Amino acid sequence: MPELPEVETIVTGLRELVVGHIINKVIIREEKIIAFPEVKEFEKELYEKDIISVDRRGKYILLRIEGNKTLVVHLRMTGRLLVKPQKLEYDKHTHVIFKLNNDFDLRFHNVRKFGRMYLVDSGDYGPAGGLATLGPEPLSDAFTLEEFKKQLKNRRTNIKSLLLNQKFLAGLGNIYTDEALFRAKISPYRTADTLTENEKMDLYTAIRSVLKSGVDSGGTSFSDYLNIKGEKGNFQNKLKVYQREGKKCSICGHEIKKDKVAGRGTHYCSTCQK
DNA sequence: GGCTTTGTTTTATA
DNA sequence: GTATAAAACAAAGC
Repeated sequence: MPELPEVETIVTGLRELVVGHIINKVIIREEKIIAFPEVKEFEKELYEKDIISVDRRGKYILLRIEGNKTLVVHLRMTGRLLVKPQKLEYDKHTHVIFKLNNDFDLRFHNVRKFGRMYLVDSGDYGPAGGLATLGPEPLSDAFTLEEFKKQLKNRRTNIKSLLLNQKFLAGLGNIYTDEALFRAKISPYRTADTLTENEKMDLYTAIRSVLKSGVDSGGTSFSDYLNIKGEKGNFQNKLKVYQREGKKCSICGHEIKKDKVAGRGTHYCSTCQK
């Protein structure tokens, strides 16, 4: 699933391939993808506009468009952004096409149609889903161990659901949450208030390092994820617990378990993670 | 055709 | 208002 490292990889690709180009035309084949504003206005506002730069916030992609607009894209589970030659025909899961002034398209491909796009005034993120209420960026300088500890104060919910909560911390999804907890040797069943000082530090370090490794590997291509050029990432080969149910733990050799925690498939080693 | 998948929102409750 | 947990929702693949 596109989580922070996958989205970061896509943003890097967008900077290389679409920044500096003009959107000649927008083709919308599935209107429900456009969440804001109305489809007609969305098309009109983007017509013949320059793509100035691209940023990431959590799992949101922010394309800065000429005229102080930001095109916000959220891929949810199976969304892809792909750059394809205009002459290549659309497949049935290509729902939105931005025709650029260089014989290429930026195409939004989404098997399950859960992804959404929003075109807002830059800085006015209220209409763009949860973008306005995201927690800290885990890889930013502002996100320090002290800050993380402060956030954990007075939280009593289980650590798995807290890490998945985008208002608590932006960018972790099911894959990197399970991987971070494994690296920190913390059980997903633990509640936030039971973590020791050392465990908080280990978790902080694990979150940052697993996300950095994910970015360095170009993301995890377990099922649908591809980068903007249609290539797979490599982090699926480095996973320690996610989708490794029944396989041996790389540290202790015991079987990796899978339970439902916080309503999500949760992979862990019950020997290593306490 | 029911089950599974996950990211996010909604709802209910304390 | 806030924290939490559970349920709902999106839709397609198998």
